[in-house]
Amino acid sequence: MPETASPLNASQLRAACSTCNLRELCLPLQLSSSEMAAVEKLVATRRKVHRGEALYRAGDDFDSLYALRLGFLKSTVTSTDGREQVTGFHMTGELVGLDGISTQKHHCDAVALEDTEVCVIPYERLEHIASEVPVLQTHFHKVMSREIVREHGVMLLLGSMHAEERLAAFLLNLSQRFEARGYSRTEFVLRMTRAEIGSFLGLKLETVSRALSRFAHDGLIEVNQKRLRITDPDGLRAIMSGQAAR
Amino acid sequence: MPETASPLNASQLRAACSTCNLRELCLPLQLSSSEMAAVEKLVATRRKVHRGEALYRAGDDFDSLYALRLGFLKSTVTSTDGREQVTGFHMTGELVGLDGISTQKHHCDAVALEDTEVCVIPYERLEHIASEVPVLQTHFHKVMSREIVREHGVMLLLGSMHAEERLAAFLLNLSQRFEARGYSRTEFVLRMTRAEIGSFLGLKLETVSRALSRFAHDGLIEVNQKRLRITDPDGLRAIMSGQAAR
DNA sequence: CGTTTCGTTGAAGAGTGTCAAGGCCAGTGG
DNA sequence: CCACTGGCCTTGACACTCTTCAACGAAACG
Repeated sequence: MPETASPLNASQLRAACSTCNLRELCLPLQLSSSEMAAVEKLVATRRKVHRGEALYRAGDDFDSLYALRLGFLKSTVTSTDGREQVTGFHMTGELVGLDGISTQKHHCDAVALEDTEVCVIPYERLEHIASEVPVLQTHFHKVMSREIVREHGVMLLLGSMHAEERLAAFLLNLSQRFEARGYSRTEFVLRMTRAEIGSFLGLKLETVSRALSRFAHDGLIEVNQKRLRITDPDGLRAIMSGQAAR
Repeated sequence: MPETASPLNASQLRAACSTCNLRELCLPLQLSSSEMAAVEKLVATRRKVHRGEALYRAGDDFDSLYALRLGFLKSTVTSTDGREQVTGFHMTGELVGLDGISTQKHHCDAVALEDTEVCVIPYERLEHIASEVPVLQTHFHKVMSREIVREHGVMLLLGSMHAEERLAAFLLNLSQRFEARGYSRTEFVLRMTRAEIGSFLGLKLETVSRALSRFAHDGLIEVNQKRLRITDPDGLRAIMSGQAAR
């Protein structure tokens, strides 16, 4: 079992938000230089998390949020009787750890699916600075709200869509997020296993595998292990909307 | 189709948080009198929503949050192809509308399941006062985070539990929330239809009905239409955890 | 009191899960 | 460099849960 990465890491650096090319994703777009100076005080350090290690685990004390600089994470919750559910996959520029604010303890695990680097944002400092920089406060609230909206979408998916519809929606969502980060929207590498996709989508890994095979057979995608290419996005969209010829 | 309740309502009153007996649920517990005075400025008015009417609908402009004073609401999201999913049921003391912050538009419908009264909290005012009253800001962030955690729980339920496990978890959750509000934890009225329960749990109404009948047959509950009594909460807990004798 | 909405139950069928076997691939150690 | 290993993925056959369709009964509403 991978352990939580050590909190004191040789690779801790002073961060520099003003020069970070992710700030459009992770921070307000328009900041005056004095506001930016305040925001720079936010990020204490960076931290590296190796593939398979946890950024934090359920039950850990919460004291920081993390802005994903590089890499790929999954979040999982585990029920008292041991069921595990992937609640999300996180890409560059996204903020993780929001679940910890409510009780000062993390409620889920965040595990790196590839070597990952995050900016550590001490939460008390964020609250303090947010109360002085309104645009930051507003942005932070929007980030939390967006997470709530995202989860509504997942509930819709889990509650009312069939296996192939879920998978199509998932692939299109990944595609769109890769595109927003400047990568190809048609060709990318799945960082997660079939089992992890299945857990996220409320399906078994065999069902995921079969659905991928069927999409490939129908000419919607090409898939080779983790390598994926979307050849017919409109076809996927049709499937997602339940308009599929079956 | 029920329409959005008119924004200008005869029953709008000046609110008074300091004397509201819900403030332990909806607002920070410990406020100095000057802080309380600031918070009182938060709530502009109250608003009544009749059974079947909407407090807001997806696409409506967002400008306020709502603290539920009295009544019962459901939130629903609808996909582009018309699928509807209940994302939550809201009881007295809970805050709704958080989904609207992200884009200044509501992303879901909030519909009253019984005659309901809410305190209207203009969001700009909340942001302003929160930046001056740290305990309020902290509390607000916790409320949003708690919503995220709650949704993780729903994802776990939808993604990895069977029909009867879902329903048992749902009944126990309701029970606990009624108890927290001073009502009986063993006997209560379901404000929603079987179809709405089913939508929330990712099941068809017939499945909900059958599961309820089976629980009743097995002596876990007594059920008469919307009236429900939990006679064996431990039995329900066992079912929820998948330890059910089948 | 009629009409409509809501709830219950049965039978049949579809969609996923379960179980099992085998293939592919990357990493490891001889 | 190659064989070995273990993790990951694919595919088939079968079982089972849940949905679908349908009919009926009960409660709520005007």
